[in-house]
Formats: sequence, structure tokens, C-alpha cells
Amino acid sequence: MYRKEKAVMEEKKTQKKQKNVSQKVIERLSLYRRILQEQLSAGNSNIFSHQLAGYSGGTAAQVRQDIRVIGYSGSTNGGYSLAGLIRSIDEFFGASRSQASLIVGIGNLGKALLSHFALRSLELTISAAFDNDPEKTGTLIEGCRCFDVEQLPNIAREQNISVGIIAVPPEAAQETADLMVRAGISGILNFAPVYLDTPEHIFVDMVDLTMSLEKVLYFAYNRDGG
Amino acid sequence: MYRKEKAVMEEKKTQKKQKNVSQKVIERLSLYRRILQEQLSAGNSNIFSHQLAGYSGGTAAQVRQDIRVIGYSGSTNGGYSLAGLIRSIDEFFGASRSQASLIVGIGNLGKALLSHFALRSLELTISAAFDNDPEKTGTLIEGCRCFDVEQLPNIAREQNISVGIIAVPPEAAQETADLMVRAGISGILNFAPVYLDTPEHIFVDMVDLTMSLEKVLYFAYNRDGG
DNA sequence: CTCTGTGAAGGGATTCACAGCG
DNA sequence: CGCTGTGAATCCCTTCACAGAG
Repeated sequence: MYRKEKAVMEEKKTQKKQKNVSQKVIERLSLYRRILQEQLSAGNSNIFSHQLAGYSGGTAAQVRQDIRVIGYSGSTNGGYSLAGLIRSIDEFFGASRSQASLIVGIGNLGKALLSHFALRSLELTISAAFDNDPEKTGTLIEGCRCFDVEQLPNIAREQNISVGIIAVPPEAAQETADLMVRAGISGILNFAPVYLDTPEHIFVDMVDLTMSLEKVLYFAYNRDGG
Repeated sequence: MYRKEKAVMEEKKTQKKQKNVSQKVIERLSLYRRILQEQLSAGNSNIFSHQLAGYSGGTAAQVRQDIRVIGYSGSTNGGYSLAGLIRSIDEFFGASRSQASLIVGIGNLGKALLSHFALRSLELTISAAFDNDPEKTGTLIEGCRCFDVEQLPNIAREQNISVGIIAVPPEAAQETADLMVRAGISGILNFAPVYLDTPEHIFVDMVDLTMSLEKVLYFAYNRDGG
């Protein structure tokens, strides 16, 4: 298969840059979108770049550069129209936001993710869950049907799902990824602390909880040269 | 207090760079450490930079640069000694790895985090959990005692805890952060989809699940210009 | 005036390329 | 030979600074 390791050696992580838009920009656009939505719900209609910067932890210049990427224009007096900017971000994201995803591994983390996305946003949805525990398969978790892992390929293709979330123990992560790849998935969100070996055309993002905590511990402990 | 928003405007995110060591490097060192440990458990004793790169998704040059930061040296024939490199990373991290942390919010995500860190690593530990639900306080979850949030300041100071994990609903995130700051915490790992307004000297890292999924959806959908 | 839009400058991080060593 | 260590080059991202518009 596509085992890297020794063989590939000096390979670059050609992490799908696609339209020359960096991951960082996409991340911030997603963040902006949520903030804009909140502002809209709060009854506002406009926002300035420096305000959006304040709410997102960036700078005004960066906000303007990001917005430039999606080709939206604000007005020089009123700043940006909340509704207009949201619509523009949505157009930029295209159909991607409305795609459903699936998850494998219904442990504590899997359940947490299911409830997270069931509660928030009606748009981002997990439409199928998988596990190999017979106790779980067939049940409904946070409104999401749980199937046996064996059914993943069929369901993924039937529902035309292109993103899979991995929330299984580390030992099972690579085989789960392999299964997803065979099932035609093209993006993986991996919560297992294992680097996944996948073909070039698969986009993989890893959320490493241990690493995150270790980082905070480091910077908290070594703060201000203390 | 330290409300930013409109007031501060053009403020930079002076995210504690401390000893000139970037967050990225710390993240990778944490990742390397885990890989090295696995290799050691697998009975190996040495590793080459290109192997470590393969297992971590980076390049050999980058691995060598990272290792340079911590001042470790390998040998030109055998590569790096697993035990030696692990020891060197540990020395670099100093006492930070052995610090305990606390968590607020024992919902699905909180439980998932508690079990994640209870299972893996005996070193990274969450030593106290907090919630405002009387049903939960007083109980033991994944071996961790759950207290009422009001007790946080006392316990944080008693046990000298410097890192807090936020796993509460978004509405409660800022007040939880404020409470942690008052309790003397210096690092926060935030899972709530809210940008936290905190004093300069606090290190904050945010894990935004919605953003992560949205990013994968975007790159999966718009892959290879498709 | 204050705000956006934008080319250009600046800073970091990654990669290159090669000296040196076993 | 193949590997590490390392300065230099490159690339990418962020920030600056100012023109232009209201």
C-alpha cells in the first residue's frame, strides 16, 4: 500500500493547499463566521476590522487580508456588513460546509463529539457513527444511528460522505484510516495520537489532546522566564 | 478588568514566546517524545532523523533543526539514541510535564478528557474536576474527584495547580477563565468555541472542534481542484 | 477624520546544501 | 557512502504604511 516510513524518506507534507489558500486562513474564516453570526444574533448589522480582530484574537490588518482572500469588500464608513460577509464566507466555503461526515469510535470522545455537533450548528452534522462493540451498534446516540464498522464502506458510498472522524484507540487508528480510504473518503479528522499514513490525495488533520495539554503546561510553567 | 475588544484594538497576540522557542517546536517535541517512547517499547534503541520524520509527518531537516533547539547531539553513524533523546526532551521540558492540571465542566467532553489522560501517560494528570451540577460534585469520575466550582480557588492554590482546562458550554467559558485567573492559574486549554479575554501573562491555547471539522470539510471537498 | 484595500516590508519557519565525521 | 550539524536561502505569513473613499 502506501506505507511511507523508511521508503519515502524525504517526502514533503504536501498537505493539500489546493487553491493557494492556506489552512490558517480557512481556520480563521471559520472562526470569523461564528463571531459574525453571534454579532448578527445580538442584533448588530455591521462590524469593523478592528472589532473582529478583538473578538478573534488577531490584528485588524490580518482580518482585512483574510477578507481580501474571499473577495469581499466592506464600506469605508460602516465597516463590513455582517450578513454580507457571512454570505461571502459561505460562498467561499461552497458546498463543503453542508457535507455530512461520519465517525468511528463511540467511546467517551466519540460521544462528546456527537453531542458537540448535535447541539451546535444545524449545518455541520455527523450522519453516521460506527463501532465494533455489538452493545453499541444498532442504538441511537445523540440522535445518530450507530452501525458496525463493517458497514462503513456501504454507508459512506450510499450517503456520499467524504469526511471521516477517527475517535478510536491508537492501536486501531491506522486500520480505521485505511478502511476510510478504501471507502472513498477524502478527508480525515484524527483524534488518535498516531500519525496516519495515507495516500497523497487524502487531507488529514490531527487533533492531539496530549500534545495540546503538554504545550500549555510548558508555556504556563516557563512563563515570563519563570 | 482586562477587557480587550474595542479598547485595545491594535493589540498583538503576544502569545508568550518565552525562551524564543516557538509553539510549533514544542508541539513537535511532544510528538517526537511519544514516538521515541513507542520505538523504545518496541525494542529499538536508535533512530535516524528521516525515520522520525516519517513517523511524525515532517522532514528530516526539520527534525534535525528541532533537535538542535534542545541541544542534543546524535552520532553520525547510529543516528539518535532513543533513551538519550527522550531524556534530553524531558530535561528541556523541565518540571512542566509533571505538573497536575484541573478541569472545569464534566459534560461529555470533560469525561472524555478525564478518561483520555487517565488511560494514557501516568505523567500528565488531571488532579481535580469541577462542575456546578450538584449531581456530579462529590463523585469520582475516571478516578478524579469532582468538586463544586466554588472550591476551585482553594484547591488550585492548595495543590499549586497552574493549568486549567475549560470544557464548559460557551456561555460559561469567559467567567470560568476569569475564575481560573483569579485562582492563580497561568495556562488555559480552552475547548469552548469562544475567544477568551485574559491578561497578558496567561498562556491560552484553544482547541476548536467546529473549526477543525470545517477545515477538513473544506480541504476534502476542494481537493485537487475538484 | 476614520475606515478599507493593498503593495511592500519584515519576521519566522522550513528547506536546502554542504562540511565534517565515522 | 550515509548520516548529523549548520549556516544560508527560500518560502510563507504577518504587519506596516499609506492611498483612496466617504
